[in-house]
Amino acid sequence: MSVTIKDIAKAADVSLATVSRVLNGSGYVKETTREKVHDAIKQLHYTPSAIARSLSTNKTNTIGVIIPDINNPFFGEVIKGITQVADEHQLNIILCDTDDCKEKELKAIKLLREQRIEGILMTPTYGEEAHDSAYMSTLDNLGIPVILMDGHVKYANYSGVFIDHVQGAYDGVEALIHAGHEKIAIINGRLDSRPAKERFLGYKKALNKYAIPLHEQYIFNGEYDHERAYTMTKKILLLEDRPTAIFVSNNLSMLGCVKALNEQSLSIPDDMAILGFDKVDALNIIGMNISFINGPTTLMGKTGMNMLIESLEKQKDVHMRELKQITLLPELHLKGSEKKSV
Amino acid sequence: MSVTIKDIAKAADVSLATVSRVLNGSGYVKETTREKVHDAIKQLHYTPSAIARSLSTNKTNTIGVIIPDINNPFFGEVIKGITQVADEHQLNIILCDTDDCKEKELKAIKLLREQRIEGILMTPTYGEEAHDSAYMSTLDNLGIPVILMDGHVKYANYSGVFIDHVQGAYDGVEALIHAGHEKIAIINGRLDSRPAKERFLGYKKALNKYAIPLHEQYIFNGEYDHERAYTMTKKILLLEDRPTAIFVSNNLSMLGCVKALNEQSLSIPDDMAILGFDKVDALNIIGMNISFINGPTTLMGKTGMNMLIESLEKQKDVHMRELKQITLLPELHLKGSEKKSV
DNA sequence: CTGAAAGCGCTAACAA
DNA sequence: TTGTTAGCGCTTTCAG
Repeated sequence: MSVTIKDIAKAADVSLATVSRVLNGSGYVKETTREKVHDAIKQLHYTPSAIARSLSTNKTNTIGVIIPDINNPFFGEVIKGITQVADEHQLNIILCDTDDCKEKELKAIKLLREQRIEGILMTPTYGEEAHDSAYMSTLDNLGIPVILMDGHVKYANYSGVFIDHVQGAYDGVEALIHAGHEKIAIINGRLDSRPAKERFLGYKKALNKYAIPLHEQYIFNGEYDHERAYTMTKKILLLEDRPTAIFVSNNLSMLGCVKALNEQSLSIPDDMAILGFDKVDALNIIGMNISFINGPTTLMGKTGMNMLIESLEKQKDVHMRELKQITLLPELHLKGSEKKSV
Repeated sequence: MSVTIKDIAKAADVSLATVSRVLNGSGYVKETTREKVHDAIKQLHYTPSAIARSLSTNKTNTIGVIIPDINNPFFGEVIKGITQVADEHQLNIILCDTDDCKEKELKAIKLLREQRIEGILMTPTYGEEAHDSAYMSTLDNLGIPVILMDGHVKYANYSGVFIDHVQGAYDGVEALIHAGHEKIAIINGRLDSRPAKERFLGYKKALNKYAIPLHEQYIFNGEYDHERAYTMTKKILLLEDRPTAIFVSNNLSMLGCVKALNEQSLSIPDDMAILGFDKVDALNIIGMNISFINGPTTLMGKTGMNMLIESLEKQKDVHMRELKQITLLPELHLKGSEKKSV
């Protein structure tokens, strides 16, 4: 079917081994021979088969990346970071989107194993209850390096890059407090997800630090999506002792919150101060000036990829599993919306 | 290194062929034998090697997807459509992001060829000037089916799914006209890209149909990004004979335009009617009610994938290249912003 | 500097 | 119903 190294050998009147040598730049090849081979390659439109090469060398130079949702700009940026480093190291990546669904995640892992990828970089499905023993067992028996990116896998310690959601949330809420807020509501995700749990913790720590009591009616845990955030915001606006600020702990939720405020023509921050976690580019660009805590997305991707490359190399030397965890600090971007109206 | 079919054969005390048979469900295998083999597979945590299988069968069941920017939600949706169909047909996909850069695109094609993918689904780099003869030649010599998705490759006819930007723009602008607008500005991309050219054409056709003269000062062609759109919008707002509506022909541009309007506290549509091409989810959700023409993204992905699968099958039968082009119509979503203030 | 040949893990005739 | 064997395209000793 397609042209092979054999055809090239024939055309250039050399042996297979010689063609292979010029292809890989390995071993000695006379200059004129090299040229003959190159000519044949051009002539015949030859492209080496990564498949055959992989089988022969037992290396694929490919790593698997598993993330919950490509369409979330957060992960879009993470991917940019990953591919950047991968490109520099001539590593191919196979990208798998799990739709935040455990079954798809397991399927992806299976696929990647079949493809004989050399390592995995992943953000596991968020819900921790999803991590049963079968799940953990596949992860443990992978036999290749796994680097986590900001996800949480119950009962296990894996190497990875993590974001300090606690500190991020703390810093943000503290900024609200410094600006004079005391009645601060929170719209949060499910507490069995690491990010939601930690962000909530940061919120509580900040309030606690400044001796502000926690009001149950200001706390809204749920799912990270805009519909719920919309409903929650409307409830918040109806509270008797209405908060002066809302900490919206997720980018998707932010949209629902802003929608609710818009509907009642409440302006940010004059009628309600808003602090977000993870940025919403569109809202920033159009000038809504919502203050937000921003996870280091691209950096996380780069760091994760570098860690993976490192453990790929280590793997050769010794036969041990090393645990390494790097924590990245989110940045606080104050855009004026943390302020309290005067 | 990793466990192979041979280990399984040994463990189950059968031949390689038998293991292969139970793996593929091909040929006859006695029930008890099958079980023995399955047991061995479980025991040894065996995962078949797609690499070896591909080499042997000369099939990879993998197709390449090349798009300019994963982070653009437009393509995010396209990808969802593609993967959905691919999943149904058990096809793997290798996703390549070109950053809208010709070099990366060529590199991606090379990579995919090496991986022996069976077909390509792509949105080529937009700028047509990028399509020189070398580029065209690699595309032509691919030897596998290529399906285009809404891109334009100069001087060549490829099969693909296309969006009728002309009609989409026409419908949208017509809606503005019906609502009473005559002074309609356009913020557009580079005219050497197919979408920009066609959207511009639709704009002109609509004006022409209703005998509205074209005003040069209302026409802003440039690049599809929010900074330029911002600048353009500010210029539009300074025009002596200020338009009453703006057709913003791209989702990125929309952000810059809205920013400029916000800065001057101009409300949509009372102070300025706005029509967009391609939706901006965030703005919709928060309730900005911008009217827009929406390209059928997911549908395009699905259709493209289906076309590719079809030509993959056809390829076996006869040895001919069939040209097939499907055009999808964008939908007009009127959200009130097409109206003229009273 | 170059060639011959074994082998990577699997499939697919062909025999048995 | 099962086993034997010849490749798939390439790399890599080991000889020459």
